[in-house]
Amino acid sequence: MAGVNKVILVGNLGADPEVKHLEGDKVVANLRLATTEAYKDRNGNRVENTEWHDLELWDGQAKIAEQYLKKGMQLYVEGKIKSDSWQDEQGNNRKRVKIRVINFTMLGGRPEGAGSPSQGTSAYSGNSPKPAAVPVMDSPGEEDDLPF
Amino acid sequence: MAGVNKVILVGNLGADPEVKHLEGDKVVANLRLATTEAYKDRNGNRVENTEWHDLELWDGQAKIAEQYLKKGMQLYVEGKIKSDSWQDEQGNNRKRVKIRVINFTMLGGRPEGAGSPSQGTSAYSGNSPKPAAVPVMDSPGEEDDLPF
Amino acid sequence: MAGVNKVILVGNLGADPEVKHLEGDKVVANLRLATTEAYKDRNGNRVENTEWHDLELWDGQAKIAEQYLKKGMQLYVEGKIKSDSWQDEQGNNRKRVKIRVINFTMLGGRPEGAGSPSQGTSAYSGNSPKPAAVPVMDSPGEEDDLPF
Amino acid sequence: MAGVNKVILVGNLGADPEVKHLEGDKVVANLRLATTEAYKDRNGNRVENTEWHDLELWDGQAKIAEQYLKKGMQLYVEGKIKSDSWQDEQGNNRKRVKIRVINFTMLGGRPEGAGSPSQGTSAYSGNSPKPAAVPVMDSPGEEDDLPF
DNA sequence: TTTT
DNA sequence: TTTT
Repeated sequence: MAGVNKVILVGNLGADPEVKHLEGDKVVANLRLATTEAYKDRNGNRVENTEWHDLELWDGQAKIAEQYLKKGMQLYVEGKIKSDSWQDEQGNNRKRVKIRVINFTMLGGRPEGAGSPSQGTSAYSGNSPKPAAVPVMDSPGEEDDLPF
Repeated sequence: MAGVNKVILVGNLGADPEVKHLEGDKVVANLRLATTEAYKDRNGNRVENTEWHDLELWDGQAKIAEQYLKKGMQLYVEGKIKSDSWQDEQGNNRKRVKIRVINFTMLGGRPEGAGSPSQGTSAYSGNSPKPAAVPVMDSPGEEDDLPF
Repeated sequence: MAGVNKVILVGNLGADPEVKHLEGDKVVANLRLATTEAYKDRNGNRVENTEWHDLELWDGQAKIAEQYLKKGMQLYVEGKIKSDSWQDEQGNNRKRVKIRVINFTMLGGRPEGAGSPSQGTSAYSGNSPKPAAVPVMDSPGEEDDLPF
Repeated sequence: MAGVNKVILVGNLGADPEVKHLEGDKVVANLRLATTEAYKDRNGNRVENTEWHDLELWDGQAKIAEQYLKKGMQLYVEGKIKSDSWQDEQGNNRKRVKIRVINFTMLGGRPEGAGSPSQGTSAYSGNSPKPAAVPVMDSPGEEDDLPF
């Protein structure tokens, strides 16, 4: 029976995208996204808890990621859980979980950028030219061309 | 900054819950949930793809799971991704991803059960007495008492 | 900046679909879906609260709705909020909110149907032949053909 | 049977919150949130479509809204659809749909604010002191105290 | 108007 | 009425 496997994340990129251009025009981008929750423990102390997610984007989305996404940016991500299973050298069953991104959008990104130089570093300064103009990318069909 | 880490699943249980009663009244239940997607590949053949999810429920929810959930049942689940990291005996970094359940509800479960015997097996026949009456369980606060 | 407008519902149909075949092969189906939440008030009394939603499906989804959906069935629905605004005869601004369905799947629907007669009524008995086999319908692109 | 009624929005506030302090310490805040989707029509022209949502927050969340939210800010919102029904003076059945907010978080909010003056206007400049530090507010239980 |  |  048809099921539902949906993930919704809002978090920040821990690094620039890692992009691989494969044969046959395929492109894959891998992202590390941190989602942080803050709460008070029973003693009233503020606790922060960060979860790191491995995201995988393909083709059109991967190209957008390569072009616009930078370490530190805040993203909204919708995707699904996908796991790879294999046996390691010791013969142990191994499993790795990734989020296959269905669509995403950049958040915040107040560009105004008066006087914001293009630093040598790739870290996101919130001042890149119009990153927020990248629309949500929906994966089925339309994902293969850049949306502008 | 506050983030969002949300998972929404609709799928079927691959087995009865595994429940552990810990010291100090803590209870934990582990579930295996299958979400299946069906689509047609480029040749028009129907393909089915099943993803297995490890769910973890605590305390009040774990008790409800223990009492009502059976292999085969269809569930709606809302939760968040949580990973455990450790080093294995070979010193490799290992990571395991689970879904910490925030709330869930049983789906379908047409009880009427005309002629449905209580089989010796624990597999869900769709005829158990009123499973669908279990409400969505929200985890914060109210999760520790059975909701009926 | 690209936004997110997402609705996720699990509920029951209050009536059979109302389907209109428009010129140019367009088809639209309107559904009424009830989502019920149950909770205990401060006196410990069980309270039920039902919200009725107006759903709108187009083309391929509308045809599937016409063919398979029946009053009483339980659905998972994903969509977005869409409002129509107009002026009524008195010149008042009026607004109506609908859920534009992006995809849906039938839930439960234990087909086995031992002894379930095909009643003259259209109300769902939970015994119709394999409704649960209808996959989630995604709207972009593939929505115009029946998925089997 | 327990249902699901969930709304997830990412959008911008069209105005400052409207807050009412009621008797008995109750507080309610009303927000107008715009979610915009952009797509290309069949002629390849970029089209923008904005949906306006009426949000309602209570008590602790309302106080946070009153204190921190400003016109123009970008929010992530989770809530549920709630409708009020009544008869107008002409005896017509009327219905109004609101989003009852369950939790929300402010997005973006590049605080650093080099050279950003505190303008007399209340419009969000993206430079207010650390708005992004406000965590997601969950409504059940903990909602009545400010979370810091 | 559904469902429990 | 927001945002780009």
